Amino acid sequence: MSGETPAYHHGDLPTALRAATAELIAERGPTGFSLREVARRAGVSHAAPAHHFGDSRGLLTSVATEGFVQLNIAFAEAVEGLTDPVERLNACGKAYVSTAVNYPGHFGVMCADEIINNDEPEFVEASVGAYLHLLGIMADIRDALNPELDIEAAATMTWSAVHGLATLAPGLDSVAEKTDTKTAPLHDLIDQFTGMMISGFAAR
Amino acid sequence: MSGETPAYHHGDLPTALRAATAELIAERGPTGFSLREVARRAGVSHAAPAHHFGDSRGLLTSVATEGFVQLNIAFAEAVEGLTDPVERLNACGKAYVSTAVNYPGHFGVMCADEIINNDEPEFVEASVGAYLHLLGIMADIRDALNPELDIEAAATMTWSAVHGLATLAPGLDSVAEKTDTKTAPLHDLIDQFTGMMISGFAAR
DNA sequence: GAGAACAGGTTGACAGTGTCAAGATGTGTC
DNA sequence: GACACATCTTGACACTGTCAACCTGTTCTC
Repeated sequence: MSGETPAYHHGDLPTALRAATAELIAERGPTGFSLREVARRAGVSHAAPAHHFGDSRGLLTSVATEGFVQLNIAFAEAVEGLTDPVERLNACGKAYVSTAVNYPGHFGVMCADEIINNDEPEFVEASVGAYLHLLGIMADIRDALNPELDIEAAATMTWSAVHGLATLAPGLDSVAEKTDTKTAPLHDLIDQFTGMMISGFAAR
Repeated sequence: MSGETPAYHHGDLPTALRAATAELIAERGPTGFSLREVARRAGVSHAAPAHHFGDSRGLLTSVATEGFVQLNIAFAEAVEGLTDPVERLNACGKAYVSTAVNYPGHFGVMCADEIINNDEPEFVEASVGAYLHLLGIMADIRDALNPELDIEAAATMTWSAVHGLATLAPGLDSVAEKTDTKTAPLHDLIDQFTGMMISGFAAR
């Protein structure tokens, strides 16, 4: 009555399972994921998840999709009110890394093609949507700064840069400790990063 | 007599196990790794690996270490005969991505902190060595182009950029297909990438 | 050279895992 | 009230990592 879903025995088991999965992966990484442990944390039997997601790949795919949906929301919020494409690119770069850091469990499976069904329609829609958002910004940058810009190459490089940063971010402090060096704040790195990318895209 | 190792029952089981592990991870990703499957491929019983590596983390750590050793070799070969630090950075960027693409099994565990013992001395030596190599090039770039360059931030960004590219490289074609776009050759992307980074590092 | 010490590898057991089939229980419909 | 169905449980199976015990060949010592 109150919600959209009929609220059967559990209430909203799919959501609870996704949350437990993200929590578990955030703790132990994708290899530490266990379907039975997730079921345990959600308070149901070990075979319950299968009725909603088929197998473990289905559940992980659902979590990855949720992550991309969240990324799209973060992108939309980040560019709100910004008209300058350069500012929008910078804002999206920060939104990407922020999402990765704030949702480590989701981020851990979003680009893990070996363990998810990356041809599932909902996943394709969400992930392609995020890429197209970036591509759109690149097109605006091309129109504003450099008509000869290869926007697809530029988008790939930008995605790689922020993705690499988001991936290595958790281990940066550890490296700094071992090499007796220091790490710049993540926020500053992204500013420098996007600044350099923009200069590179503009000057051609 | 002939080799360094005495060549017991198997010959050189540790090497065979590392090779089988890299092969398996290249096929199925880190989550598809199985100690028993590795033992099977090496033609030994399921408990044999434990005598050389303790547990599965030990074996994976050994593979990751081997990957960083290989990366250091690739770095050394890449910069051979090059005096210009800018050329050396470009060469190392290509060497990094080439190593990742040519040794996907190793690359899959090199930065997977959750499944390896990243404080094991041999691993630390090999991984820190690679980072210090990059840091050394950055110091040369600073001396040659821009005395105010923050070489640690620059090294972190460069590593992130090529790491992101290496990570996403296998999936780029898939994305291009879904979005009906095209992908530039990996080699060209690295050239553009390092070119932009250098411009950014120099102009400040 | 005989026997001890030991590295290298096997076998068997245990708890934990993913998945499947079957059954139980609640929910809605006619 | 009876049927259909979605939701979840129970039990089973083969597989996994790890541990202890055992076997076998090599090397060292006296």
